[in-house]
Formats: sequence, structure tokens, C-alpha cells
Amino acid sequence: MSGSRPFANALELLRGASLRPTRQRLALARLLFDKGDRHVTAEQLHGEAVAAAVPVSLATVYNTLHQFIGAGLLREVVVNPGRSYFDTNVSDHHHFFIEESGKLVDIPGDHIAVANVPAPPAGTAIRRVDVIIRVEREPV
Amino acid sequence: MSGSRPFANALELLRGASLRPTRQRLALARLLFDKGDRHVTAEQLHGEAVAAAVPVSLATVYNTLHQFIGAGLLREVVVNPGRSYFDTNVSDHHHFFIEESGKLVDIPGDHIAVANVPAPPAGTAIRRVDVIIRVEREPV
DNA sequence: CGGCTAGTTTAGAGCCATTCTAATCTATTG
DNA sequence: CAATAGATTAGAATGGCTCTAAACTAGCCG
Repeated sequence: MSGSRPFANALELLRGASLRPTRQRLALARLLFDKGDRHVTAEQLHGEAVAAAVPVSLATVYNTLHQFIGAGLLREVVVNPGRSYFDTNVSDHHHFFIEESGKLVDIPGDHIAVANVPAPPAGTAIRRVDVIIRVEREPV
Repeated sequence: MSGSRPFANALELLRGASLRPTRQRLALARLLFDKGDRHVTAEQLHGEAVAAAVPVSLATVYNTLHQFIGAGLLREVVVNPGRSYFDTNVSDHHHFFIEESGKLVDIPGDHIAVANVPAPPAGTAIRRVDVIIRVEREPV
């Protein structure tokens, strides 16, 4: 785990984000945060919820994911056109992306250093630095 | 310019990539490569072609862009879910991404250093490292 | 407890970038 | 110039995501 939310249960998480603890949000929060760091797509998460007999629509999954992002509980990772990944690890880190399987693997922030970053274009400030290392199955 | 294709005209580019020099491909190659480094979307490029009175369908624009990528003439930059940018600069470099305007700005490869990259997951090899620095309009 | 209301959820339609299909066209070769 | 492999095309299809408007519910107040 990233260790950034020790002991926080789903209810506290939602309270902290000023989101009403509805059945759907509680269930999604548990699916997301009860098993350590995860990278999921909206569709995957929806599938898990349905499998867990939690009645939730895909629209609600998207709504909830975006609310969690707004609350800083989640981060969006963009590696592929036309599909978003949601990352439960919101601490400073980067990613390996295995193109064939579509899997993401965390790289802790202190295991990688980005140096000599030039000044951003005039009138802008850096919001975030994303490093994506694209890997492929090793050629034999 | 990235300077990687000095004196190459559109015809030579296509020949070198074993692509038949059709009217559409020649026109798109000129639009892409005759004005230095560019970051375009498929729709933009299609618009430019139409504006230049080159009859070309959006499907052909997509086909051609992917063929150019396959030939190493172009690179795809993924910063936004649901929209791809095509980058005519295929040399080693990275990007600032200005979220509000959707603009990309090149960062030359030698102006940024990524250090301490950990070994990739077992059985995989690094194909490419993408650094995307997301910037926002400076808060006053 | 019963109602009230703002906030939530939902099915289904809609949107948009991209890809597919199958028919037409064209660059190249003999 | 005819034959044909390859290219282009319009339009339909796809897929991820968002919107809409109606039904539901958590939290509040009496």
C-alpha cells in the first residue's frame, strides 16, 4: 500500500470527501481501497461490483470515480487512447506500462529522478510530471 | 526542426517507407513535414487537407497516420483519453502539455534527464520512456 | 415515526474519436 | 493498355464515456 490512508475505512473516506455514503459509493470505495494499490478501468470496477452483487450502473461508476479523483482519493493515468486507468495510489510515483497486457506497474517516486526540467511555458505552472515507461515482451 | 530527415521530400519519404506515393499520401506528408515539428490530431490534419483542396477522407487520414507511425516517420503522443496527437518529431524528446488549450510543447531530450530507472518487470524490455509535464495557467 | 428536499442513481439515448466494410478507384507491372 | 495488388472511400459500426430526465434515498425537521 501507499500507506497514505492508514485505518481509513470506506465510510470515513467518503465523509472526509463530503460525499454521502450511499450503498454504491461505499461498495466501490471498498473494492478500490481494501486491497492495496490498484489500477482499474471503469468497466473492470463495474464488473467487480456486479460480481459482488452490488447493483450499480456504469454511469454511477464513472460519476464516483470522478468524484474520488476530485477528492484526491484517486488519480487518472492516461497511457492509451480511448481508455482511462484509475490508480488508487495517489502518492508521488510513476509507471511501467506493459502494452500487450495493458497492465500498469508502479514505480515509487523515489526510485526515479527527473532532472533538468526546463521552465514551463510563460504563464504556466507545473501541475504534475508523469513518467510512463513503455515496455514490451523481451525479444528472445 | 528535428533535423532527422534533411532534404527528404515527400516522395522520397514515401519511397523509403515502401508506401505508394498516392495523391493523398503525398499531400498529407507535405502538410505534416514541410513546416517543422508539429503536433496534430487526425481531425486537424484532415481539416488542413480539405482546406488545401486535397480530397481525402478521414479514414484515409487515419490509415496514413498509422502507416507513417509504422515507418517511424511519426510518433503518437497520448496525453488525453479519447484523442490522439501525432508528433512529427521522432527524435528523443518529451512534452509539456497545456491542459486548457490542449497544446503540446516539445522538450528536447537533452534538456531533461530521467535517472535511476529501475529494471523493467521480468521478461520485458524498455521500448520508450515518455515524460509528460502537465501544466496549467499560472494561478494569479 | 412520516414527510421533505437536496443529492444520488439509473436506463437509455447520445456523442465523438476511431475503425471496419465492401465497393470503387488507381499506381504499377508486364 | 490490361491486369491486379494496393489504396481510397462513404457510410455503418464500435467502444468508451457523458448526458438527460425520471425514480430513488440519505439526512433532516417536526
